[in-house]
Amino acid sequence: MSNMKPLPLPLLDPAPGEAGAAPCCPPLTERPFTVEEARTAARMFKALGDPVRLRLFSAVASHAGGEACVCDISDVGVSQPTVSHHLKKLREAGLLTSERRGTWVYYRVEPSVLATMGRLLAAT
Amino acid sequence: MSNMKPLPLPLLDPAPGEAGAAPCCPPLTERPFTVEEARTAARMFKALGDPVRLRLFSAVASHAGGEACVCDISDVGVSQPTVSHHLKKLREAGLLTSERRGTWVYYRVEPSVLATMGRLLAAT
DNA sequence: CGTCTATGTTGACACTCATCGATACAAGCG
DNA sequence: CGCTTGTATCGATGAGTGTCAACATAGACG
Repeated sequence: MSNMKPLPLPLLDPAPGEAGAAPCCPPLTERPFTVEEARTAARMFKALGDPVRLRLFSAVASHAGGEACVCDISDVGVSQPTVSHHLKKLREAGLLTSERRGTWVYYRVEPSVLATMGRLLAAT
Repeated sequence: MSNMKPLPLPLLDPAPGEAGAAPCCPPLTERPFTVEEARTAARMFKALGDPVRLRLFSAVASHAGGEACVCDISDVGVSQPTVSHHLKKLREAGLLTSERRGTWVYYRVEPSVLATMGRLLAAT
């Protein structure tokens, strides 16, 4: 409602409430996680813990050019508001970033994410 | 030594309702996940999507000998029933297995899990 | 047998979440 | 300026989840 910002992209900035993928945490097998580590890592796992979000993330991650328009990946069997909702969750978890270009919005995988999560599951 | 376990352990077998970690799914970046792949993989991510469960899993995974007694890992800031509840979730997701030996119950990481999940996040 | 310890289960509660329709916002085009 | 399309937000709702206290179960030991 009182969205009086003169700034161009009020809905797409990664600004407030979005987590950002910190280079968090040693491998899960290295030592017991601390409360803080667990909270950070669980946020990422949780974001991928929904089938629809996992399909959306996979669709973006595997898309040619490293990015995908929402229109390219919306066919996951749920309504458009629900797709938008899940993409927002993935953004808030720091897994995806978005950018509006003209009419369309493009999503890409936050670069550090795959390495960070891969490291969590690395065997010692 | 009547500890020969002639009876099946109704609470500890991975029998019904427990998922089992299938060698599921290509890397997330390879191609968009199918509905079935997403359902299977999301079940595992979801199990790790809670801070308490992540600490329990990490405690088991990092414990000397590859297994941990519940009594070794119960100090995660929640009540004993809650610990038991979360361990059950991790079992049902196929991430942990349990075995009673005498008074104590020991948990270990399902061997294939780390490799399977690591593969999901492998970069191409 | 009885009792103690370790762990799992039940039932209840508050809370979160996935989903949708309706609506708002953004950009291009006539 | 309206019209159209793409995407985000709002509000409601039903399903799911984390948590605990109380209770149940299993083994060890006397």
